[in-house]
Amino acid sequence: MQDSDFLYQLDAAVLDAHSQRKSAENFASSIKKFIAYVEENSNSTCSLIHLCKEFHFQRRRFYDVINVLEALNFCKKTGVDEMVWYGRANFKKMLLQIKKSSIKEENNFDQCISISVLTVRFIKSFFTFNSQTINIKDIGNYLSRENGRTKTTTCKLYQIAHILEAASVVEKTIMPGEISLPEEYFRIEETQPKIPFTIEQLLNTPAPIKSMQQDSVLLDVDDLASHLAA
DNA sequence: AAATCCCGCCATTAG
DNA sequence: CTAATGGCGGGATTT
Repeated sequence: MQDSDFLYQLDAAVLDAHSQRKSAENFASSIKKFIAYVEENSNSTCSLIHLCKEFHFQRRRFYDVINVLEALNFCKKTGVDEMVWYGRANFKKMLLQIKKSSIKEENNFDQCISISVLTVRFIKSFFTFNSQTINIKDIGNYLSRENGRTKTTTCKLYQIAHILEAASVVEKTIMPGEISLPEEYFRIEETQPKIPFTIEQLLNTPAPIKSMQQDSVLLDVDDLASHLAA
C-alpha cells in the first residue's frame, strides 16, 4: 500500500469530522503546539512531514506556516523534508535587520506574490510607517500598488497575520483589520541588551566594525558581544 | 455588507 | 516519473 493516500488529502476531515467544529481554532492551536514543541528541540533538524502529521496540519497549510516562520528566521529548511528551528532570538536579529532596511523605499515590481516575501514586507510596514499598528486593508493596497493584485495580496496578509498571531509575534486589535506589533518588537533597538563596552575594548578594536558593508548584511551584535566577553 | 480565512486545484521544483 | 512545495484566489464563514 502506498503512502500516496496521505498525499493529497487530508485526514483532518476524518479526524474531527464530528468532534471539533472550530477549524480556525485548530489551526491556531496546532501552530502554538508546534512552536512550543520545536522550541524545546531547537537547533536540531526535524522532519516536516512528521511535524505536519504530529500536529494535525493539512499539508498545504503546514507549508504556509513554515514559509512565514522561515521568512522571519525562526527556522530554516535544510533539505527535503527537513528543517532546523532557531527560535525567537534569531527572529529578533531578523527584526532588527528588517527595521534597518525599512529606511529605504525600494521598488518592487514583483510579479509573483510569495508568502515569504509578503511576510517580510508586512513586518517591514510597521517600521516603514513608523506605526505600532497597521491596517491589513491599507497594507494590502500599499503592497499591491505595483501589480494591482489587491485581492490576493490582502488574502495572504490575513493568512500571514493569522499565523504570526498564533506565533505571538503580532496581535489583533479590537479595530477591524488592525494588527499591532508588541512593544518588545516594535522597539527592538531599545530592547537590545546594552553591550558593556569599556573604553579599553573600544580602543583595542582594530578597525571600524561596520565599515562600508552592504546594508543587507546582518551585523550580529550578539556575536560581537559574546566575542568581547570571551 | 464587510471582514476573515478556509480550502484545494494545479503549476513548479526537487529527486 | 513521483513526490515535495507553494502560487493563487474563489467562495464559505464570521462579524
